[in-house]
Order: sequence, then structure tokens, then C-alpha cells
Amino acid sequence: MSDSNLALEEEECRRFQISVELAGRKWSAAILMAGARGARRFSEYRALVEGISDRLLAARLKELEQEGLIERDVQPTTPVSISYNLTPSGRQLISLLHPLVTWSRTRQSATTH
Amino acid sequence: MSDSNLALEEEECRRFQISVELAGRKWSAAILMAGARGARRFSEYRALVEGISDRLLAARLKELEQEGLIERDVQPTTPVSISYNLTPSGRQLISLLHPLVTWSRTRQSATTH
DNA sequence: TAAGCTGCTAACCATTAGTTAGCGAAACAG
DNA sequence: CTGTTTCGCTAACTAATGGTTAGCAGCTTA
Repeated sequence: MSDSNLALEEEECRRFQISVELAGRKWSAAILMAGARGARRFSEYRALVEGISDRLLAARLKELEQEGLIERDVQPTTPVSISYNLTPSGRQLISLLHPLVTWSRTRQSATTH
Repeated sequence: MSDSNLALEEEECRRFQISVELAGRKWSAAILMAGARGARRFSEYRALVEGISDRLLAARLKELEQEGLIERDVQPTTPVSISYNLTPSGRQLISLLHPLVTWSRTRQSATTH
């Protein structure tokens, strides 16, 4: 088995798989991008992530919060306003995924649909 | 809206989202990793990607082939042997995702489950 | 008064994932 | 010659996830 620079051990493969599948769950990447683009409030995310429904947005925000990629702050104003912010870990994740932007551009010309 | 270095335009956001969700589909990353680790035959992938079923492996290989990340070669031996190889594009994708290995390590200490 | 925004949740159907079984043809073991 | 195994799949079915629509309480705005 060759390709030594791309090969990982079992344990690392598992963690790698888990991470990619976390980021790649439907809407997750788009939500994190929205956070990076400045979204804070629920409705700002809904506006930036086009096509997502309230239900899925609420579900993903909760999930990303549990994973420590987003944090939920409740401001005790009247009425309360809730803001969702990227954590350093979440911010780092999208910056690591950023190279895929270029990759996706090169791919368009190569694909047949 | 700040975070200029992480922000993208609409169009690029869409492509970014599509790419991450492609790579992040269940088993996709693990299959590409298996290819990078040297798997060629169907059964080699099945052995390296632990937990996957025949059905899903067949489905993902077909899908990744359509996306131009893997190519399927039929050797006219008796019986025919089929080999699945990463394309340059597929190889580039996993190498771009590689930084997530380190990221996933730092995350373990920060998460609460 | 009516209408709308905010951040959700409930109820429901559609799509995707996961499990188990089996298939034809060839190789291999007895 | 007769099992049994391997290879690369597919069919049939259940479980999990995703998507759609509606609505809610508490406020603001017209």
C-alpha cells in the first residue's frame, strides 16, 4: 500500500470521518458560513442560508452548539433576543474547509452534468 | 458584516456547500480515504471502511464515480476483476480535507461527550 | 385593530441509510 | 463430482433523517 502522505491510522481515520460527516451534514456548512459572513440572529441565518426551513435551522443550530462549533447567547432585553456566534473551533473549521472553494471551481469544468 | 477573509459571495457559497455536503455524505470520506490508503477492489474497500454494508458501498462508489472522484476499471480477466481508483480530483479532495485530522484532535479535549 | 416579526415546536410525508438475504459464475477443497 | 467460498453486485424491507406546512406567545409597527 503506497500513498504514505495521505494514509492515516485506524483511529485517525475514524476521527477524520466523523469530522467530515459532521461538517457535511445537510446545511451545516452553509450555516457555519452564514456565521462567518456575519449572521447572529435566527432570522439572519434563515436569510443567508437560502432554502433552509425553520425546523432544520433550529435542529442544526442546536446540534452545532452541542458540538461546540456555535454558541447560543440569550440577551435579557425585552423581548429577549438570541444570538448565535461561531466559537473559535467553528471558525477554524470553516477556515480549514475554505480550500474547497477553489477545488469546486476546478471541478465544474471537469464534470459532465 | 466583518470576517472579510472568511466571507464568500452567493455563488461561491453554493458551490462550497455542495462540495462539503458531497464529501460529507455518509461513508464518502471514508471511502476516499480507503482509496488513498491503497484499496482498489470492492472487497478491499469493504475491509478498510469498517461498518459499511455492501449496498451503501456500491451506491457510494457509483456516486463518486459520477462525480468524477473515482474511476471504475474493468479488467477483462477471467473472471473479470473490477478496480476503483481515485482520480486526480478525488486525490486532491482528500488532501484538502486532510487538515481536519488535526482539527478533530484539538476538538476532542474541548467537547463534552 | 390588524398584521407582522421572533425563535421556536408539532404533525406529517418523502427521501436516505442500514440490514439481511441472495445471485451467477468461477475457483478451490475434499 | 460436490460442497463451499469469493467477487461485485441487487432486491426487499425497516429505521433514521430530511422537508413542508402550520401554529404559538409575546412583542412592535401601521
